Amino acid sequence: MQAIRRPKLRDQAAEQIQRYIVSNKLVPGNRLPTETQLAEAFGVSRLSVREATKSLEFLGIVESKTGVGLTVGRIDMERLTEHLGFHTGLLDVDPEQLIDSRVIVETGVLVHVARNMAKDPAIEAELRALAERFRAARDLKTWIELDIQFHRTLLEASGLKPLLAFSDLLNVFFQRFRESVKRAGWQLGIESHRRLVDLLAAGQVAEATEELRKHIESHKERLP
Amino acid sequence: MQAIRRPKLRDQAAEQIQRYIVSNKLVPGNRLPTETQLAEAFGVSRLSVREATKSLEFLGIVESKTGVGLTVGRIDMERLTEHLGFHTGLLDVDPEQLIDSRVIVETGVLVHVARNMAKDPAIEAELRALAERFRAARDLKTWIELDIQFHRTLLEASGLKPLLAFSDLLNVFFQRFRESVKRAGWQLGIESHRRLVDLLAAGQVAEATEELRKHIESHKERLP
DNA sequence: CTGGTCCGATTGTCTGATAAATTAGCGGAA
DNA sequence: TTCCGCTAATTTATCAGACAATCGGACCAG
Repeated sequence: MQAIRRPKLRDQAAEQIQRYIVSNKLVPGNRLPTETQLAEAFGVSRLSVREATKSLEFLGIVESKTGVGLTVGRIDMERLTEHLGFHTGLLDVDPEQLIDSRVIVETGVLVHVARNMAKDPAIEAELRALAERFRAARDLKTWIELDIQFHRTLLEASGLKPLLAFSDLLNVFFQRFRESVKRAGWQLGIESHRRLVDLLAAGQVAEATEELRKHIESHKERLP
Repeated sequence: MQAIRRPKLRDQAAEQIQRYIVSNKLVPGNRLPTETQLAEAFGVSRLSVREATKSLEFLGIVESKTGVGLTVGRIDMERLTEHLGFHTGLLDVDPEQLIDSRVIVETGVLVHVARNMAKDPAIEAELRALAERFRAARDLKTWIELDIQFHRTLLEASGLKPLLAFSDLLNVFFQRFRESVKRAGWQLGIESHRRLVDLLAAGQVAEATEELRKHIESHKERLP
């Protein structure tokens, strides 16, 4: 058996546009015909073409600028994570799972960070500067901002963009944990960040991993 | 300097719809307001709402049926792969970063998998059954399907939903690597999967980690 | 209870028009 | 000449209104 269904015009249009890109071997940045031209070529109204291009644009396959026209776009993962992340079950997830996920991602990149650190002194300098700024933090808000920035820099230093994007996403949901950090927690955090940089600079990845794991898992203590 | 630009109505509409889904805790299958209602609520024309919903529909975030209405959708990876993988040049992810990211995520969950495995025998059984089915794989397509399923089951067994979602996303971009696996690679893969299950069942997480790392990193050999 | 028919709701598509943004070209001033 | 600002043309962005296609359920006849 085969389900019978009327193919929707905009889907056909979207398909044709993709085919057009492929068959003309277009690369990101190249121009596409105008909406009106596409509509005439496909034999549909401009509206249908428009819905097609808007869909493709949402994915990043094409880009459109007012007064310019359509161009072939470049797909990046951050965009996808942004739209898909909230949907795939991240929202109502167990806080403990969030913490465990963060541990895995952040400790996992440490070996990459240590390697890059050995090659580029600027990385150590940046992390160390951040760790120092924690001392000056007077209120929770500042402390949280620094904490986020520190961990983000860590991910960035690994050079693994996919994980950085994912980590950014995790942070959105992690926010509420950070806000419940008590003052006593700060002090520990300050020391912990500094020790982490020291260990990484010394190439002691295993010890650094353990340090970071404890640091992140400390959030579990505040779970109900 | 800050670039000023007028946010497009349809983008705002798309954002609002997503926010609506989240704040009302809607799950796949739930009804959304009609296009007209959304248009009135957002204070824009039905067309703008439409372009937003069509974009979201393209990603699978919502579904629309003629005569029925809008419902929250269920994202399937096939659809994404179909649209994203149609032209390699459009994907802007460094293959090596992709592989490294996968290594981190998959090896990271192993300790969780081993722990759950000790508590629930069904997990080992499922993984072992999958590993066995590899032997019967006669063509690349089947092999790839099994490989995806095996690794997904692994992630699932960890119980960490955020990482599972992220892994699904990684797989979209990973598709093209798998397709270039040579027959010789299969054989190694079959053995590797079986060994992995053995090691996990024995609680030898460190050894399992090493096994899995090699397995995934073997893809690097085929990079240009 | 069964089957068919009709009606209302909702999305799908079209037409035509106007607003907003960008680019290219022209003309004038230094 | 060179540079600046203005205008016009091009293209997307958004709107309004209309009609067709499709689906679900109510209703009715047997």
